[in-house]
Amino acid sequence: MTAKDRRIMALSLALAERRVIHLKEAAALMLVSEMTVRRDVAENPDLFGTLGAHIIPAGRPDLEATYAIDRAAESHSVAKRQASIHALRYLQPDETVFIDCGSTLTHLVDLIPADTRLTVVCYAFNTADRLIAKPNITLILLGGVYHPTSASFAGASGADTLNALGINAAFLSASGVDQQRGVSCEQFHEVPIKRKAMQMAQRRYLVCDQSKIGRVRPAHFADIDDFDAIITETGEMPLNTKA
Amino acid sequence: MTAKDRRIMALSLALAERRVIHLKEAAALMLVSEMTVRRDVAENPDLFGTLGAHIIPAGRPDLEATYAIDRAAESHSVAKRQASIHALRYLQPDETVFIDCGSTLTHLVDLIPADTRLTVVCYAFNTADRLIAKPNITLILLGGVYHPTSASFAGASGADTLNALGINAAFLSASGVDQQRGVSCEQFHEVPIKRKAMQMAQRRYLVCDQSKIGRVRPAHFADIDDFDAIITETGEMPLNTKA
DNA sequence: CCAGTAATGTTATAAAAATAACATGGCATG
DNA sequence: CATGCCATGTTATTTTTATAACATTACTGG
Repeated sequence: MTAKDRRIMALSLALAERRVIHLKEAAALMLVSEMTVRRDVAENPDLFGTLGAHIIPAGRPDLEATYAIDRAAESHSVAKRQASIHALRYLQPDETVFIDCGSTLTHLVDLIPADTRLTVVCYAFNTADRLIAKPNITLILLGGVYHPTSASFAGASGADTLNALGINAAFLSASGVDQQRGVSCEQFHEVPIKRKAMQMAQRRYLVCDQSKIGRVRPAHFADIDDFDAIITETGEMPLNTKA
Repeated sequence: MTAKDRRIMALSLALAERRVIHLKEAAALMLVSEMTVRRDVAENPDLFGTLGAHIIPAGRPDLEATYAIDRAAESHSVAKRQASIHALRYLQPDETVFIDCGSTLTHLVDLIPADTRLTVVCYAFNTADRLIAKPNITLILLGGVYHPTSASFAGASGADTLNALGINAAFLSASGVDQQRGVSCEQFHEVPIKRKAMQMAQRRYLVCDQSKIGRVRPAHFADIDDFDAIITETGEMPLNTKA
């Protein structure tokens, strides 16, 4: 193994520990010039990326890929966040809540204040990721096979786990909400979990932006009046005509 | 809401979509000067962090906290990685493997080539995190309650899920390996999963650095000769005297 | 052991980013 | 409707970072 290989090795090792390392620091650490580290990094784009003079591990598409800048507008993210702000009112401290997958509810998670104590049940990776960062949250993740399309896990054991939980409120997402044809999403594997979560919860809230209203998507999972309220960017519409 | 609040909002929103945004880009996006964005960011350290001129979301301690630089040495990470390099030989493409929690095996995951097709069963968050980034991996995560100390999930359903899986090889970690007193770890909640995984697997490998040899930790989960091999930084020692 | 090449370092220069100081302009309040 | 503060912008200056060109050293194969 050449000195260079050893260096590359050491750098990716250091990067596995910390997640960023400054060029200057790396150079000092390896006892070589900054220029050498620059070259090492440039020669191994599959291993390293940079953000200015900071070296980061590669394979973090999130930190590299330059998304179209107005994807935000297309994806209604302002509406989604606004809806989540309204939904936040229904999130009581010290309760146990279910949070569905989907980008709308990641906003809700972001909005949970750092000092709120809560037990959260979820089955989406990105949701879990954000919750782990919050110190006062007890997290229960429903496992299973990972589905990249919705960044969520699905499997029989998920619904089983739900059976053993007492859930105060369930926050559901949907990509289609139609008066006649009910509430639907894209992925069939989400359906059993959504259903079970709704069944177990004392209160059920549907959180989505208005663009979903009137749409019908392939996987039906509930009727409109199964929910206590539908929460969108314009506020909440109480329902629960059944109960 | 003042214009400033709206800006802060928009920025954190943009940051929720992408995970980095360049100062200059942010300024252009909000139609204000770079200086204003700088000030916005500086005034909200709970919301934003920076890496050079790149704005990143706060609450990513990994990207901010400056660890003691030689924690790497203390934690034997060179030895761990070396052990993982040896362990990699036992990882056959297209198999289903179980990967235990712990920092040793995160190295193993990092070392899996991008083109290797594999089904991986795990129950640690950091392991799952790395696996999700790899396109050719089918990931099965065992869910349950999250335990921050080991970044892993534990619960009855985890062991249940394992029952339904055919596992070719199990890669286990340990923090204590003693000839008489067997193999042990720190956390009791890991024990049922480790045991079940070993039981289900065709082949069992213990991967750890030599500093663990001779140590005994609180939670016993196996005997030495339950393993087909113990793999450390110096290579593998075949065992399986039982079978 | 020598040529030739790869690896590394050095320096110079250009570009980008960070900081500080000051200027402007709005807008809330008495 | 003036006063003063807050938010923002502008400019100048320093520091960092990036790039390129060239110098040196180390290593390899004959």
